[in-house]
Amino acid sequence: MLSKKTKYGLKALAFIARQEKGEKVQIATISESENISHKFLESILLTLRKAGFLGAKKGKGGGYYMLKEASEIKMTDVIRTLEGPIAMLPCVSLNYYEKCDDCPDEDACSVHKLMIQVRDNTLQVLRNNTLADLV
Amino acid sequence: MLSKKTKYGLKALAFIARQEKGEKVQIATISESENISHKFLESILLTLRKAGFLGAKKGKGGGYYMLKEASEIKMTDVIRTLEGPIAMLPCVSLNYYEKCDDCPDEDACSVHKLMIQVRDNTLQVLRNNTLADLV
DNA sequence: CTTAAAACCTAGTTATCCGATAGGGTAATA
DNA sequence: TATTACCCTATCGGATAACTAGGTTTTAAG
Repeated sequence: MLSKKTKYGLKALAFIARQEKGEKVQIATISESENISHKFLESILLTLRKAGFLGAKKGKGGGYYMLKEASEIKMTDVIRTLEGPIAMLPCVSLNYYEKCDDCPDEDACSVHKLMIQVRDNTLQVLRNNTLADLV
Repeated sequence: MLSKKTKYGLKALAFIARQEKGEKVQIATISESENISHKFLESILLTLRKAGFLGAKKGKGGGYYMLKEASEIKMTDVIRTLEGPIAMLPCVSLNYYEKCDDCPDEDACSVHKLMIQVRDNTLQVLRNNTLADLV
C-alpha cells in the first residue's frame, strides 16, 4: 500500500506542474485545494525540494515551483524518494536491497522469483509514466 | 511491501505442495526447514486451512496436506487471504475498495489512474502464477 | 486407558511506523 | 520593520506487524 505521504506528494507535484511554467505555488494553496494537512504537506514538499524535484522561494510572494519539465520527472524517482522501495520484498529491490533473514539461498527461493516478476512489471509501468502523464 | 506473514505462508504452501500428493506435513518440519517461528507459522497455517487452501489432521501423525492440485491455487487468492488488498491504494482495490478521504472526484484523480495501471499489471502476473509455479 | 504428539484457539506483548501536530527559526520582500 | 512563507526539530497517539504464552482438543500408539 502506498503511504499518504507518497500519494499527497504526487498530487502536490501534479498541482504545481499544472501551473504556468516557473509559477510559484504556496503550500496553503495546495493544502486547501487538495485537502491535505498544511503541516504534513510542508514536510513532504521539503523532501521533494531536497530531492531536486522542486525549487522554493521564501518570503512574501514565495512558494514552490517546478525546476524541470514535468515530462522529465519519472514516477519511479518520485515514488522511491517518498515511499522507498518499489519491490514487494527487500530481497528483490534494486535500490533498497536487503537480504532476507530466512532464505539461505535466494536463487532457490520460490517467492523471490515470483516477486521479481511483479517488480519488473510494476517498474515498466512506473518508468513509462512521468509527471506529465498525471497532469 | 509484502508482510512476513504472506511470505511465510507462500513458502509453507510451496513446501507442502512439494510432498507426495496427500502427504501430511507437520508445522515443526516446515518451521525448521524454512526458518520460520513455530508459533507464528502455526497461526498462518490455521488461516490458510480456514480459507480452504489446506486440510489438517490433528493428533499424533497429523499435519497439514494439500486439498487440491497446486496448479489450481492462484497467487492472487493466497495473497488476498494473507495480505489483503493487492492494489497500492484502497480506491483502486477490486476486493477491498474504500473511498479516499481527500479526492472529491475519483475519476479526476491523477494518482488514481496511475495506480489502476499498476494494479492491472500486477494482477496479470499474479493471476498467471499458481502454486505449481512456485514448486 | 493412558500418554504423548499434534493441531486448535484466544489473547496478549512488543516494537515500529504512519499521519499528524507543535512551535518555533530563518530568509526575503513590500 | 513587519509580514509572509519556507525551514527544521521534536513529539505523540493510534494502528499494525511480528511474534509469544498457555491452554484445549483430537488422535494414535503402547
